[in-house]
Amino acid sequence: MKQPAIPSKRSVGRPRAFDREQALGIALGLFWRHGFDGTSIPQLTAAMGISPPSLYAAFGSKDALYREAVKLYLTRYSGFMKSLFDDKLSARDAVEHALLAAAKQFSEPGHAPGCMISSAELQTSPGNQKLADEIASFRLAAQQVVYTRLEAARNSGELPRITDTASLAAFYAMISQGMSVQARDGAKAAVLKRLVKLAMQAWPHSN
Amino acid sequence: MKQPAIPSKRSVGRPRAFDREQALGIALGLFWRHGFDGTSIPQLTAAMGISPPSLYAAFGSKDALYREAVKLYLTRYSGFMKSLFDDKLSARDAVEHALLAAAKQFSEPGHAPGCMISSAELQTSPGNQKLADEIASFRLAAQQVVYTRLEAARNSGELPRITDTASLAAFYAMISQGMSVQARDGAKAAVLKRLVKLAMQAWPHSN
DNA sequence: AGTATTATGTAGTGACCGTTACATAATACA
DNA sequence: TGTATTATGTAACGGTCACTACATAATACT
Repeated sequence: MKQPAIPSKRSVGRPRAFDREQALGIALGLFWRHGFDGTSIPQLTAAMGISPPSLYAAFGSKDALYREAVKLYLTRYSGFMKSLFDDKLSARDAVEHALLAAAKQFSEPGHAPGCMISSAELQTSPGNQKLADEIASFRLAAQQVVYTRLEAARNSGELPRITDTASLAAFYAMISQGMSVQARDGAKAAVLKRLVKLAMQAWPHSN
Repeated sequence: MKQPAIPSKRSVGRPRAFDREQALGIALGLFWRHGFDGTSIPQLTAAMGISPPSLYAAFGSKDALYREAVKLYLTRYSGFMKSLFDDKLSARDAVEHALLAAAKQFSEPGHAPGCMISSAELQTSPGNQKLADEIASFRLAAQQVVYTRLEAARNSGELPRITDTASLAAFYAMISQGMSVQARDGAKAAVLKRLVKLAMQAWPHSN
């Protein structure tokens, strides 16, 4: 039998025969591409190389596994937003860098195209409404990050006092969401970056 | 028993006891909100007030019903793009009017928020890949309509010769797709219209 | 060695899915 | 009135879903 690649903290009992983190990464890949409803337990167990009881022992339920996958997505793949927290950049550069990083990542090979959060649960069965609302709250949280940065820029005089920062934050959130659809439909990084350049023309003029 | 509201062309056999067009409208509403996978036959038959055999006799299969619903969506709800074919408008006004009309319609009460096509099949099970590709082709077709209008404007001198019309068309298609996500997350018409105003700042300068 | 604890493999569970068989009802036409 | 044709209602079909009961295997601790 295989040895556990990562020893569990709990030393009692038979050790897990697969790498939990790696299995979660596989689940992330499937959920990203096919969504919650579009990914079945047999698909997941086959891709992970484990049996259903092992999956349930490790993750609890399909819902819980999906939520963990989303969490992993946010830690692994939301780095394109990090420039928004960089105070050495102007607000404009921070937003532009974030969008350019998104353009690159949404079209990267090796994983599903687009943003997992932007594409998820836009249409869903009534039974998944709660999950859909949770995903929507992540989208709103990202928009809130932009808003906070813009509002700071407005208060520091970097943006005109009259700037409608809420609308501007919604605008750049919308750009990211739209880029995600374009990526899903095959747009490459170079194309997406041109879209970002166009979007930056909406930035308020200094005068 | 009820009389058929719309007499069928075929006069032979027992007449249909429900209004086929109305039932299709109900299916459209459900598919728009819940997507293909998220809408079940029992849901459909319950909302239509008919039994499964009646649905299958009238529409053939769930796939065929969905395709008919998409077709009905395009005839009923794609009117927001009609200004793109209006030669009395400048290209810029045509695009702006189309986006403002989209802003209004995506947030209209009485149906699901957003654009049915932009939200559909972004993540889907492997078995629905063909359907997902068909929906994607509708998105690309809409973008092509914008491109054609922009290219005509470039040839007529309304847009600078050096204008990257392909990127500009992708940009405004992306705006519509992003607005659809914003609408799904609760953005009202007034908010979406402000996003359109910002998006129009990407329009090429005359000089 | 014996016990407690946790994971695995086999083989299923009940529920729901899309779809249909079958008998019957309602119409047009001869 | 009889026949052909199409729709309806009842009741299911096989398949897949998320999930699990159960026996067994592998570890730590005493």
